[in-house]
Amino acid sequence: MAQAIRFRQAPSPLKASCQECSLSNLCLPLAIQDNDLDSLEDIVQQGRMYNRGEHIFDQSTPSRSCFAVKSGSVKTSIITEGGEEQVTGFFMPGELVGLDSMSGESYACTAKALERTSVCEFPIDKLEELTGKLPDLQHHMYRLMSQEIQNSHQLAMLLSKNTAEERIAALLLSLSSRFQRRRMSPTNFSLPMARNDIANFLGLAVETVSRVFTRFQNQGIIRARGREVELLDVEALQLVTREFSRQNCQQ
Amino acid sequence: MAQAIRFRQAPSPLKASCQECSLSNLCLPLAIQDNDLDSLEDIVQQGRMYNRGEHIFDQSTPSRSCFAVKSGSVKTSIITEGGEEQVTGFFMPGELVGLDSMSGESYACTAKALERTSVCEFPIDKLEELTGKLPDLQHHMYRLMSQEIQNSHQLAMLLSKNTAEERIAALLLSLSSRFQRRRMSPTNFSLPMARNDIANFLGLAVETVSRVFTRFQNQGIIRARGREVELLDVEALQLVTREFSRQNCQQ
DNA sequence: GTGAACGTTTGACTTGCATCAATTTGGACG
DNA sequence: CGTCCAAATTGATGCAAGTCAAACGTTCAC
Repeated sequence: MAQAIRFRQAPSPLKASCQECSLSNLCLPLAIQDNDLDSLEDIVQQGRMYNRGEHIFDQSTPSRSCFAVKSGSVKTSIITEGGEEQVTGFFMPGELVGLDSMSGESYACTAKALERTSVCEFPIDKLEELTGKLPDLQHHMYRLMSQEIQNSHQLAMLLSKNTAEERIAALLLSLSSRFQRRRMSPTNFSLPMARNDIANFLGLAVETVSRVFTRFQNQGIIRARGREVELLDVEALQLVTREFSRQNCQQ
Repeated sequence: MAQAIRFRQAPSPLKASCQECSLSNLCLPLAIQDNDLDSLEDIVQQGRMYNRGEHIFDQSTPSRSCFAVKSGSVKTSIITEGGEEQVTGFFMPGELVGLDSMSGESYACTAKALERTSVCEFPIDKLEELTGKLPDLQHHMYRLMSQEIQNSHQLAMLLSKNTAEERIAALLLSLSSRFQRRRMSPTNFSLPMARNDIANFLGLAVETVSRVFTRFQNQGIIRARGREVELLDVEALQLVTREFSRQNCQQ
């Protein structure tokens, strides 16, 4: 299907076709008028495919681009001097990776493909130049970065105030709504990341993640077999994430 | 001193003079050419003074501006549905508050003056318009927002991986370097925030914060009397923050 | 197919920090 | 100057989640 389109349009291999992309309503094109799409297509580069585990960019190397996930999924993480890893985010198709590295010098994190993944690449300097000309695009960039800050604050909140169960419920619900945005099942999906990554992201031990999954399963809230997950009772999950906010409401 | 300048220049009361501001090398003006300073001054409004505890803006109200701290200090926090508060940041003179609310709709957090505080106000729509015209300013905005994301990731990291001592040492060092940037003593300053705010920010109980302060004091690393703090052994503090990254280095 | 390497799960034990409770300090104000 | 209330400290106790250890599943190379 994607191939059929490629043959019909026959674009240069390095140039992406935002017009034809099924993610255009989630990605940068959503911000701009159809007749400005050309200028976005002028700067975007069709990135290559990455296999599971391959790095898209590395922390501390010169930052040149940010990336939109086209298919597959990506995790970002920062590494401390001591070699500790902290997962800072998971990115799914339509989402933009590398907004924390727009300061121009070097990448603030490492981005790694969690599965076979393709991306579109936006060179930062050209993107900046273009946003100077297209106010709507600029507005959208501010919006995305703003949102990234908010997400990160939410994460900080989750990490500092919530129990293991609350954190995991929140992650499952976040993934669910992101699958839904892409018109996929919000209750039946396969986790792109390993338990280890979940644990790291949520500031937990792997063992704890595993235990919570089985606890949820025993309560009939989810069904999990490896990375395949089914949310059986979304309301119960939502209840878990909010529970902590009420004062000691027993039972 | 500030008054003398105000009388000499006699600007309109609502217009700030970035030219004369002692923070211009920390704040937005640092990004732009002298001859473009006028256009920045055209949009900036001299905000009023806020007393301790006053709100500069409130979460969920329509967001119109972001603010540069001129004097005093500000804390930002988000409130959950359940009424829980999570402190998301502390802002000192020269720093920009509200970058997480550039999405345009409404403020993502509440900003509160920690002491008697004055700010400069930048209306978001005018700022966006201006950044479209001044590439250097736009670049700087991206840079600031990018950095805000990085800070927030660092915080998440601190919250998920570090002990109480490590978190507090990191905060003290962060404050120290921010005082130094303003050419104030990096070892002898007074905390703008209460223990409670520190605890909330770092995801700890107040009691734990208090205990760590006394422990540090007994070890001769700091001297603290109320909000007055003296860092007696900066290297020891740096050691504390890094300690966790080495594998079980006993002692 | 077989083994090696890795990811996941489960159990037993330990611990850092929260929680509860009580006291002390300090600032605001009549 | 004493009163009042909020902030800070200190001590005693309990628990959620980390750590250690071992078994089990899955993937992949050869």
